[in-house]
Amino acid sequence: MPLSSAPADTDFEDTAFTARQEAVLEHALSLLVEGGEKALTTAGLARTANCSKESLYKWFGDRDGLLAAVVAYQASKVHFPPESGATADAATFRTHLTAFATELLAVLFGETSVALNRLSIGQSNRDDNRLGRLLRVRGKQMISAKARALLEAGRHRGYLKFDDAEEAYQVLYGLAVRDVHIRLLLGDQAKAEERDLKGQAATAVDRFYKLFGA
Amino acid sequence: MPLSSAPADTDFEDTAFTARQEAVLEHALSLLVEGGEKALTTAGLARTANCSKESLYKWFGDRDGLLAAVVAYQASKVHFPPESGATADAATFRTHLTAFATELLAVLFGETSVALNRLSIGQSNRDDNRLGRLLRVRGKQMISAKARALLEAGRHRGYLKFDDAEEAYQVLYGLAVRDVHIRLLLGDQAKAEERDLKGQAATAVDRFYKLFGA
DNA sequence: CCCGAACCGTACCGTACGGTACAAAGCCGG
DNA sequence: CCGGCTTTGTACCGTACGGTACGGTTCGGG
Repeated sequence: MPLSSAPADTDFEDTAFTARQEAVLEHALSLLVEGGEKALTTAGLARTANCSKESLYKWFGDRDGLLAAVVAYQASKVHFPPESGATADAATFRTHLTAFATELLAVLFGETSVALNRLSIGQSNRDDNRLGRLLRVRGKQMISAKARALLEAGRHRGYLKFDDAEEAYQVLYGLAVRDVHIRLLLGDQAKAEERDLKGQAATAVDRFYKLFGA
Repeated sequence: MPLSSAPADTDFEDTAFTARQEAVLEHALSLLVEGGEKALTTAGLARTANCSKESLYKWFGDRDGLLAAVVAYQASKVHFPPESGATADAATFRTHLTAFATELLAVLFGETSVALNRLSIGQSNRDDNRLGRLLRVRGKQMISAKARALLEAGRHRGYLKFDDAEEAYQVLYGLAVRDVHIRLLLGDQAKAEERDLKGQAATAVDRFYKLFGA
């Protein structure tokens, strides 16, 4: 029972859920994916997941807590594998960079990511705005840190040349994602070429090297 | 009375609003900007704009129609000035391109744009999803068309080199916007440098030329 | 076997909000 | 001045949903 042991409103920094709770959150996630925020009602979730509303409120406090828990739970599932031996030589480094970009796109364009981004954005003009922060901190910042490490390693080995790793990462992000993410969020369908994540990542890395290659 | 003359559900393709209606929509917009979708209630808008709910429903049909009208109205206000003499020589063309990028950022990062994007995204997992389409067609596609024209002109004069204008534009978009847009949508605050739109646009164009300059 | 904790299912409450109805008030052409 | 419109303000209705209460059931420990 994470909520009763912690001071309860600490943005789920530490949260670990029980198996039952995770199962429920998984149901919540699927409801979100196919119906958006409106489809995730406490009664509906209780029915879908075969649990009682009372349990929901006991576990997550209120509906906002539930939403935050869903985001936190999904975020906890995403962890890029540690890049090992990524800088062996120039070619494998570039391969790893491309793989990273591919996985970035795969995460961003995945339907659960899209659903959660929609959810968080929809809530992001409220007083406190936990969801947006959660998604930024547990999502984007993790990835960005990973990316910076990779890029810095590349620079250290002389494969890349840049001043600010964060800035370089942002450029890579922009080259890979372009406006596809926002278009997906707005309900557009990805064009055929845009579904070829590896291809998209490859050209992005291509252009990235033209800008920051040593 | 636009709605009674048209078949009513035609996505406001032609819509023109009366002065009174525009005033009301302006109020709706300000409510949206500061409070998000939840803050835009029919009763609230009626009170704020000193009009009756009955008028709202007469004009816009239902709440969804109102939302669509807000989006359509705001979109109708955005029109990039026609670029004239943009291709006089290489330097002025580049200046115009930078100006375009700057204005793109200004629009995208403006608080009303952010509010409307949030609104549309929040609604974008509904059956029909007018808002997302509206925003894409009346917003992004207009801009993209403008950009393609500009870029093609540049290529024609030999300042740029690329195969697909759309693709080139997307790269420019990515270089300029990066992940700032989505971060703003998630409630993040733009960093100091990111508020220097001209600077951001300039470096973006800089990099763009490294990729597509002749 | 028994006790208590957790949990399920359901029924219930309060309220906020979308949508409608209506009386009173302004506005305008004749 | 009058009759017909649009608009306003208010009052009202129905409902969906967040949140709570409670009896019944399962399950693990003593």
